[in-house]
Amino acid sequence: MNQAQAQTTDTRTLVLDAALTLFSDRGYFNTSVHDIGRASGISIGSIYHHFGDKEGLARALYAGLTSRMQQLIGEVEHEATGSHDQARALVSRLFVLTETEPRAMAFMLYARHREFLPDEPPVCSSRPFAMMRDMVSRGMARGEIRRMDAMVASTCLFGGPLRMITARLDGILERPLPDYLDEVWACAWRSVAAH
Amino acid sequence: MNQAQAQTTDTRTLVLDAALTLFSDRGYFNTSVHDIGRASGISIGSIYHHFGDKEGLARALYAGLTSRMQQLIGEVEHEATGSHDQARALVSRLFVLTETEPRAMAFMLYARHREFLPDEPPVCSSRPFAMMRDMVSRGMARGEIRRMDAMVASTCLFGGPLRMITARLDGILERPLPDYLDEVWACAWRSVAAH
DNA sequence: TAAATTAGAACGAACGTTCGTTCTAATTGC
DNA sequence: GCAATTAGAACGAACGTTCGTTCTAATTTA
Repeated sequence: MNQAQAQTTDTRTLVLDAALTLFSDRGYFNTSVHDIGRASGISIGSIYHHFGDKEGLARALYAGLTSRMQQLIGEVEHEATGSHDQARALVSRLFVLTETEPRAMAFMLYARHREFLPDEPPVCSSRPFAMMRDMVSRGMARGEIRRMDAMVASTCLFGGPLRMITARLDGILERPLPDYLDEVWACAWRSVAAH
Repeated sequence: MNQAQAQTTDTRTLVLDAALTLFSDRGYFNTSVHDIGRASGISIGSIYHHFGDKEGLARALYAGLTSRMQQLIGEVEHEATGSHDQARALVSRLFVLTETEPRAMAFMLYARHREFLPDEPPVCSSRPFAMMRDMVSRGMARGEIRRMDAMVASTCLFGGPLRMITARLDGILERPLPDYLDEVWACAWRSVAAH
């Protein structure tokens, strides 16, 4: 990578970082492009050069985070075998991620993308969520998970954990999420386990 | 109620209805006060006379819906006895309400209030959610629900059903929610039931 | 190697538009 | 006739975006 490319990467990263912080702190509509410029130390012109428009910036952020999430699920699927272990590992990783990168998690799970990215499908339709549903379907085929509507099963299995995450992001949970993992997972698995 | 008061009520209702529709369709920030005036047939001046400012309008909407929700939970608590029956009745009512008044439900559960009502606590801290947690705590004291962190228990019990509601609002569920009630409730209760 | 040329990244003042809000006049109900 | 309500034109601040320019590094030419 030559110096120009490195600089481009730096600039984009600086802008995306600032945007993530501001978007998840105050929301997309309470953040102006000027705010992002100020916070990142990058000029307005440069931001528009790299991202086209404000929506393009949000799109880039969303795409980056979605692909990271996809990767995380992929890793979990390879590290563990069996739906129980895979799903538990996934919840564990998500809990840790919420503590280490709350802003990323907030933007992924919590932001109302439809309001500022009209062309994106809802988060629940995105690749990562589809992968979670597949994980559950395989568990059902294998007899680990009770036979039922696949959508219902994955909603019940991950619904509790995901709400714990949003509760934590809302600041109404005192202790870090991993402290609750065992208790939450026991409930979640019990709700769909075959035996 | 004299005619003036009746007219005031009408005006407020017209405005609140239009605001609810627009807010839940496009979001608070994609809706201008002029849009609300046009949609309701009420003038800008009148809207500002009744609600003070745009935020006051959102606050009135939020307060009205919160109190309706509170009332609904209160009714359920009186109609049924035992945490199991109460919680199941509540989920059932919420599923029906989502079908009959999706916009109200979307505004309550789905909107990011913090972004436009900076002084309101997060939804999860609101009265209705506190009542749901109390319902679970009583069930635990009574031995119906497994002993565990109260927050975890209520999140696990209602997490699945609430996510089903948001899935339905996102349009990724084909059939009406009540069709899924038995299956969803079985999972939810299993996750926290004592025996 | 030194100078000339090119590519594109960065800059920020300026623009047009939109939005929330205010203001004054008109209307209504008692 | 008086207070409350409605009306909608007008206002000003803030926003997303554009554009002419400068700067910097890479490439070509001699």
